[in-house]
Amino acid sequence: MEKIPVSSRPAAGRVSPKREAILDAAQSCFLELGWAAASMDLVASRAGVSKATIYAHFDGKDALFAAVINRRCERDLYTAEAWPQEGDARAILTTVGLSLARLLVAPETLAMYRVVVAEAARWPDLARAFWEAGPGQGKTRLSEMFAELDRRGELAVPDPWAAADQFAGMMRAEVFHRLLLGLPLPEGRCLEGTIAAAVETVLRAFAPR
Amino acid sequence: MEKIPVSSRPAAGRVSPKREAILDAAQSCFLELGWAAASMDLVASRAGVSKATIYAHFDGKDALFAAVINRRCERDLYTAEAWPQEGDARAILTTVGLSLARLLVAPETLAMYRVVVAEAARWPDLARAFWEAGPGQGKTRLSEMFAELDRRGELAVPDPWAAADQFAGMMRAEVFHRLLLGLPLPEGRCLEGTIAAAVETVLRAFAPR
DNA sequence: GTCTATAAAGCGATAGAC
DNA sequence: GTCTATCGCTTTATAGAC
Repeated sequence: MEKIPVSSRPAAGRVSPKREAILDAAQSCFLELGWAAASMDLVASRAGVSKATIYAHFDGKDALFAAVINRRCERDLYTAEAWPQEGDARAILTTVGLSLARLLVAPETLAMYRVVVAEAARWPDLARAFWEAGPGQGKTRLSEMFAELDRRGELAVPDPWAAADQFAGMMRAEVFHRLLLGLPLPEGRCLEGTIAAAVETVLRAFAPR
Repeated sequence: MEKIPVSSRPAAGRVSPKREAILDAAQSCFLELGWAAASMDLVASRAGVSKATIYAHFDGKDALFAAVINRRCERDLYTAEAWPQEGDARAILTTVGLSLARLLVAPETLAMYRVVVAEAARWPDLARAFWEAGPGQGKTRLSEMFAELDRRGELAVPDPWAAADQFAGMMRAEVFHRLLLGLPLPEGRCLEGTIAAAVETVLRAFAPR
């Protein structure tokens, strides 16, 4: 994964308490308000430092934002646990699906998705880093899972990559979509129901003959 | 559908050339740059009018943006043609899927999606209007299609709404996702292939026994 | 490195003439 | 309704003392 260019004004890889405080504050501001509405004054205020200190650590607002997203990508945001090796296909798919779906609809994940999507057009590097750290890794993992289920003979999956793509797509259907837009869920629809239905569809579509 | 509150400074429903020019310019600015980065000066410049004229027609930047989204929602953005009644399930699903998918990945659609998602958190009414004019209508139409295919005995779809959701989700998988983030498509993956694969999966999953 | 104080520029919105 | 000119505010970013 290619790194986003990130400021390195003081000691490049060094740990600095103020620097971390600035990054924490910036993250909360950016995720909550979006890039444009988050001002450096607010970041300074929340970090408990002066604005000049921020500029001593980062080249500017752009670099600060990139550093925030970069740090988040390097962390455990999308490093969900390995998928369980035990149980039949239905159990495995349900466990993995629920775990992934819950991550996707977590408020912080949704907020980050909104911000990255909003700035993606004029910030290709950022979008790519996000993809490779998040959705890309998730897709790879899902694809390995389908390949394994095929190997075991529990499913017949000629193209694990396509199956993973479809399963991921079904998980991110209306429930995720509505939550991303901040809309209430329609009566009787919930995350668990969506996942359960997606699992049954996959089991029928890829049932070995 | 509940309307977004929209400015009505001059004659409310009246047609005005300058007003239309302003809306066109505003749309290009907002979709291209996002809400925050699009300035009223730029809108005025692109519309060929003065800034004061904009404020004579709209209450402010918020109202102008709402009017843009509102107009777009009322138009033909998501009013895709009715799904074809002829042919077997595979043909119908392919036709509908391709037509819907092409609409989803159109640059203008992607740009609008980015902007609405970005502002959704602090603009619930806008997000709801967008949903009901776009994804909501599409989902309803897809669901009617699945119900009809079930009635004909071509598919066995106990829950047309869930099937529509899943089909829509599969269409909006990686290809849409990457284009939304402005990323290039991976080698060998294209819209047509994704739709074809989704159709086959649906046919297998909902095959009548 | 960190602060206070300030510069320089861009923004949304308005006044007033026509 | 439409224009020119401008107000008043917020913003990013920096100077200079410590």
